[in-house]
Amino acid sequence: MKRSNAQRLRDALEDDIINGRRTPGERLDPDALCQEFGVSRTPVREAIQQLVASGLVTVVPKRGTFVARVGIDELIEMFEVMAELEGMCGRLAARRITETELEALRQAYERCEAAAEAGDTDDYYYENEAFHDCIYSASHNGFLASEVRQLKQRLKPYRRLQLQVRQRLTSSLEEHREIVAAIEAGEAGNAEQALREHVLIQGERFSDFVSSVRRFNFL
Amino acid sequence: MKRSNAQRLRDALEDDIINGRRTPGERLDPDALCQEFGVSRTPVREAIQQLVASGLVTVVPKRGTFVARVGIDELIEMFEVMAELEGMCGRLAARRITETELEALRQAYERCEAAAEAGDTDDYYYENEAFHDCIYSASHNGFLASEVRQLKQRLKPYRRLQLQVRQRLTSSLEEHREIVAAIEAGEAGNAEQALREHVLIQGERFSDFVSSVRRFNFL
DNA sequence: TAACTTGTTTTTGTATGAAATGTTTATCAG
DNA sequence: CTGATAAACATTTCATACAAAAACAAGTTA
Repeated sequence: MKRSNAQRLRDALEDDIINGRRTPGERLDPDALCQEFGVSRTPVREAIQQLVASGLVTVVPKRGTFVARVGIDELIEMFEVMAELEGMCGRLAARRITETELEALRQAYERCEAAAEAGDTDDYYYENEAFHDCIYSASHNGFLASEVRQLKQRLKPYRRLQLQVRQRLTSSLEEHREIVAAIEAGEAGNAEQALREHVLIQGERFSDFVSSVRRFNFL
Repeated sequence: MKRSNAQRLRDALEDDIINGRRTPGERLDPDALCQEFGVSRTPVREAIQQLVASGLVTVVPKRGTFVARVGIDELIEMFEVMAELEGMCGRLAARRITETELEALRQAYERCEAAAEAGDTDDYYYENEAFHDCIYSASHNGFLASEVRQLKQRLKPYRRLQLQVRQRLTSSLEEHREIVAAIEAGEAGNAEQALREHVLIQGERFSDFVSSVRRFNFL
């Protein structure tokens, strides 16, 4: 299937934003994008509208369009919701996970372990993502899973600043272990709580971090 | 502030869909909309895209665009998430509500009561909405509040079929009473549970209802 | 200096035609 | 009647042109 220009543009911009090649607050000049991608204003407009809908971009009327800059308080609010939804995924997964899904989860955990032992934070970031994704799927609530993924997407531009906190990596892995144990045992309440705290801690560490170093121009 | 044609169109369509003037599965013909609103294809396209983003409309490529028809299983999934989020609002509200907000909540409850005594289901529907909205605001998590509102919006086309269940109205009111009591007392856990169940019951009643009368062409 | 005016530039919203792409329908051979 | 093929049709996507609204800049006046 062939993707339209607008789609490709949307994906490219999304990728740029998520991976920090375009930082929050940065201006997106429509005309520049037209030239850059060799298309007319229509598809650019469309792509931008989609990004606005997903919360990654904001347009200030008659001033211009910018990569969304999420304030620290809203960021905390978002983490609060993220924690709740992840916790819910854990609770449901503990009840509903299948044997094959459980096996996949164990393997994802082991890959996290390997990355942690190797001290490869980039790889850990990636495997961590896969680990959580296993849990989303195992919740057997597709709507929930897609909402969580979208919210995670929206938080990603700010995630680069995480996990760099000292010792966070090993304790994160330990939390993963507990989460797997709770889900394996079918302990819904424990799984929910473990996951919720796992995310909340990230949020807290995160806000500690950013409030200590506010020199980043985009916060 | 002056709203654009696309905006007005979007609002009009949204209103039509939410209030059942356009039922799920119904076709939306772009050309017809152009004529109906006396505008060109561009703003129509834009409005439709926004509605797609909010989940109220789906476009099947090269087949046409339709009012979103949410399957019964996805509907249940959405209720599951709705219950969780409302519960979360209740939990936070129990901790964070201010005195004036609490007063507003009590008054909202009383208006529900009045509508219930009068047996006016339309009015109850409206006041019920206001009641829940008080709780969203009182959670003091603006992001959470807006997400819940959006999800509720998305469920609205199917809500017409609710609360018509016998006796649901009085038990709903009783549940409201418990919710207010828990929030007043600052009992976060109780508020969360009461609200979650309040919503889940709606969901269950709802799915009971629709699975008994599947003659509705849009389910 | 501050406010006001005016002219210019940007941004936004809209219309419209044309090309690309996929779907449906009609036709016809087997 | 069945299935393939082609013609007709619908839709989606895109480019381009134009108009209106707001921001901006500069010069003017009080």
